[in-house]
Amino acid sequence: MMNRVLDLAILGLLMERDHHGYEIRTEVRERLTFGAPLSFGSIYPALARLERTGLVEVADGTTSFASRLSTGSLSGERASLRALRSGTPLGRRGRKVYRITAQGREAFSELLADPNGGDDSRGFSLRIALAKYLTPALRITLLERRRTELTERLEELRSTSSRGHLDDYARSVVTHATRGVELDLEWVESLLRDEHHDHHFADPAKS
Amino acid sequence: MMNRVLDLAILGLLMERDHHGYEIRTEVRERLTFGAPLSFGSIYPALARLERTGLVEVADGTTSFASRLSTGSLSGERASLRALRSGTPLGRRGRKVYRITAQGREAFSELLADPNGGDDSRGFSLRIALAKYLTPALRITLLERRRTELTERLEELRSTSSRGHLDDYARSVVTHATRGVELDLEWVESLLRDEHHDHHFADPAKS
DNA sequence: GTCATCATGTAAGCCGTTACATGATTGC
DNA sequence: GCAATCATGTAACGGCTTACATGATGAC
Repeated sequence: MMNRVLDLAILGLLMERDHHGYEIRTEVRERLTFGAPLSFGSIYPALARLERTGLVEVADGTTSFASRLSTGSLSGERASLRALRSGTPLGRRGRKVYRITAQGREAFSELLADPNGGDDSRGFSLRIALAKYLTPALRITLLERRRTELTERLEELRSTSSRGHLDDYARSVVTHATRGVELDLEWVESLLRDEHHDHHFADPAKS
Repeated sequence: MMNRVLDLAILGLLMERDHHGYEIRTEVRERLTFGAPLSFGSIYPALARLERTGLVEVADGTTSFASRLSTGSLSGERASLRALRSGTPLGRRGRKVYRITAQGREAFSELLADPNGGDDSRGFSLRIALAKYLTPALRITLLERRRTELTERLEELRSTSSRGHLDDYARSVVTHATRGVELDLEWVESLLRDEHHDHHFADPAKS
């Protein structure tokens, strides 16, 4: 019920600082590297749901200086500055700035460490993007699970490829998919090396 | 309305030869290189829908589920089973083998060439896996559209990466995503080179 | 004063999943 | 005869998209 990728992404962003809904769309794509841009039709209902269940709350106007200043767009920043100078409590009327609650932090940790969550590419990427909130042990568990899955997929792709009943185009797709999985696997293994390295040596050397 | 990836995949498989539902699950994953294995809960309803709309039909030589239900006695069914097994090479009773219709072929061509279809990675891969059914001109259109999209995504990822407000893990995700898109782009460009090469120097008629 | 952008929300619906329910075939 | 696999289907629901509806603000 709570294994939604989107909830995890939103809570993850709110762990760092307060955000309003509109901003979350960009941030999820940029900072959390979601493949496709999220639509508002999924963000606002998600925020409403998270608020109903007490995982986030609407922040007071005064606390949102930082979030208003880092909107990202030049005009938006100027607007915030002007609003601040003129003494308006909320620069842009209508903005609803959300803040994560204590309950939300707890839910976030559970969601992030959820053993049924990092299976697919999207859930895994998201969890790595938020991996600074995981303990080293949980990071390693997550990485090893992903490694196993990728290894199996690679095996599957290779056996398909060697069966030879494919035309040139279909074969090209399989070959490319194989390279993609190999790349993913190398990434996971390099992350695992980093974890073990950090664990054993205080000062990680740069390669 | 008809931009379903699954319909395209099923029709694409049936273009080559008849299949039954259970078989399609494996084939879609293996030959068409779907990332995740399809569930039966999506295949059977899809086949039923395609049959209702006349794009596929149940091939001769197999007893349909409905007709089996209307048969009277159990022993009678067993008898007919034995007859089927001795008479036909594919004696497995209960299999429903589907065949694409003329209407289905037409719908397949439209779906495959649909200019709103090859945007995402999955739809694009699928279309390339089926690219032998496309004309060279449509192949090039598809490839160029995908190239444009990947180029834009790459630009986006690079600008995110250079903005520098990311921790090590989040940065690693962006870097890896960038490599992935670069790999995709190289693939698309190599496919485009092949198309142009075939066009200028080779016999375009292929199986 | 009007247009682009910022900002929030609702409604309908698509596409697919998981879980459930049933039965046939093959191999031991 | 029993288990594993092959094979087909339904029900309920999940998570997301598109399209719609509304309005503020800033730039020109």
